[in-house]
Amino acid sequence: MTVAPPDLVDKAPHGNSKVTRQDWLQAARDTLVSKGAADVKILTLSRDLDVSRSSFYWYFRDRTDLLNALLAEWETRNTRCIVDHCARPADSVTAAVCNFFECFIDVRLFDPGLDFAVREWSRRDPEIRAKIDAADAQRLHAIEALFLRFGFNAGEADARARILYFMQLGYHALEVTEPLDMRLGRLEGYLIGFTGTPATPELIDRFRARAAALGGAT
Amino acid sequence: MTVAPPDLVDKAPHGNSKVTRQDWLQAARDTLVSKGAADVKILTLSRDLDVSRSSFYWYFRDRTDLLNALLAEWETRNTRCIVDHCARPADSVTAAVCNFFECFIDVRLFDPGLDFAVREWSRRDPEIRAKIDAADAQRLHAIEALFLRFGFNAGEADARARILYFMQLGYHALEVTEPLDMRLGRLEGYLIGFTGTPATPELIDRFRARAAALGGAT
DNA sequence: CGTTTTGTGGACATTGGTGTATAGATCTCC
DNA sequence: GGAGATCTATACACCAATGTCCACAAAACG
Repeated sequence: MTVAPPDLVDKAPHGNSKVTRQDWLQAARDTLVSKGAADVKILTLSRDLDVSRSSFYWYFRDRTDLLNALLAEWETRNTRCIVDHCARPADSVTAAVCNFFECFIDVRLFDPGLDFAVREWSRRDPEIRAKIDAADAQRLHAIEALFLRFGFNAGEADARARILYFMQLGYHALEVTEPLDMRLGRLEGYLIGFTGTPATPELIDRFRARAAALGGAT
Repeated sequence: MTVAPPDLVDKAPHGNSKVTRQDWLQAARDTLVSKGAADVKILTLSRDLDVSRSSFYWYFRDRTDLLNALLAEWETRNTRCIVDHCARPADSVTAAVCNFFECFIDVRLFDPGLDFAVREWSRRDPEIRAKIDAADAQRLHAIEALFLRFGFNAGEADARARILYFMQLGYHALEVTEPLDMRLGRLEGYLIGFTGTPATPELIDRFRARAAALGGAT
């Protein structure tokens, strides 16, 4: 999927325009993440954008149309990132798990806020629920394949995949706010816990360096 | 904390009463869990209870008063269960972790629906957020103590406590719907993953028996 | 039997949200 | 510089929800 499909890029603003379709989408996405789907309200967004409510109806058919657009963005983002990183070649299972972790230290890859916003939304909408279930199955399958590649038997690969994935989700469910250092400090312990084997100091250092390079982008 | 404090038990209905304070609370709790705090609406509840809206204002000062009552229920329930189960004596670390698991196979103990409903609520209310943070810290501390008791060093106990707790939360965040058999089938794999050591067959059997005795109460 | 206590019902004002219709502003292109 | 496409504002009808006021019902108690 293209990163920026041409028809979604803002056309040069025309006529009497103050805001673009992208502005509406961005504002909607922000409140979806911070306040939930139910709080994505045209009235509120129009106030945020300092524009009349009726402007909205130029760009979108109605509120549902907007929400569907947000959902499409989520669908073509978070899952792909996990699947890709799990499939990356690695020298050891600890290195492979580090690849998986990379999704979660770089917000440009996996967006936990968006993921949980959609997850919460799914609790009140069966259609969304079906999409979340499909995404979870796909992600778990990718992680399980990672463990299988490194010789774990089926039962253990299944259990470890679930521990790893559920633990990451649980971590974000709590919205823990700890500095990156502290989080990285637990890396060795986590790797032993997840894989059953200790990581080489080189691997640890390499991962920490990569994480640090991303700055506070956590 | 008493399970049913005397002053919260329904007094024999008096006067012109159709519903009790408990009826309002129960209905509110149900929608809190199924639809979130924002959807706990007096109008809707009154329709569910088939009673006039004004009845509500006899039992509660206003909507906030009702929500506070719900919060109090949560506060004196979920956390205590985890802390107690972690503190139980056990022969091995695997047995201790099984004790911890017991909270999560018996809905009468830990109520994940309520926990996540409050957690979601906390995303939009700083006061609630503070209470959730305190609860999480308390729970993590109890689990960490469990691992320390069985000789894990500080760093590993910390990491393993977090893996265990976050994983459980993640599991419930996904609202996985799998039959109890399947869930119990993963027990051995989970225990190896969480503790690094295999469990004895006796322990596994004992736990499965206890879980099965609870019927489908998952 | 009547009064008090304990609730319930209905009407009202207010707020915040949706969607529509209609008029007006501004850029582009001929 | 006018025509037409593109966008915005104002005004309207409608609905769901909150909270208040007041009248009224029914059991309990003297």
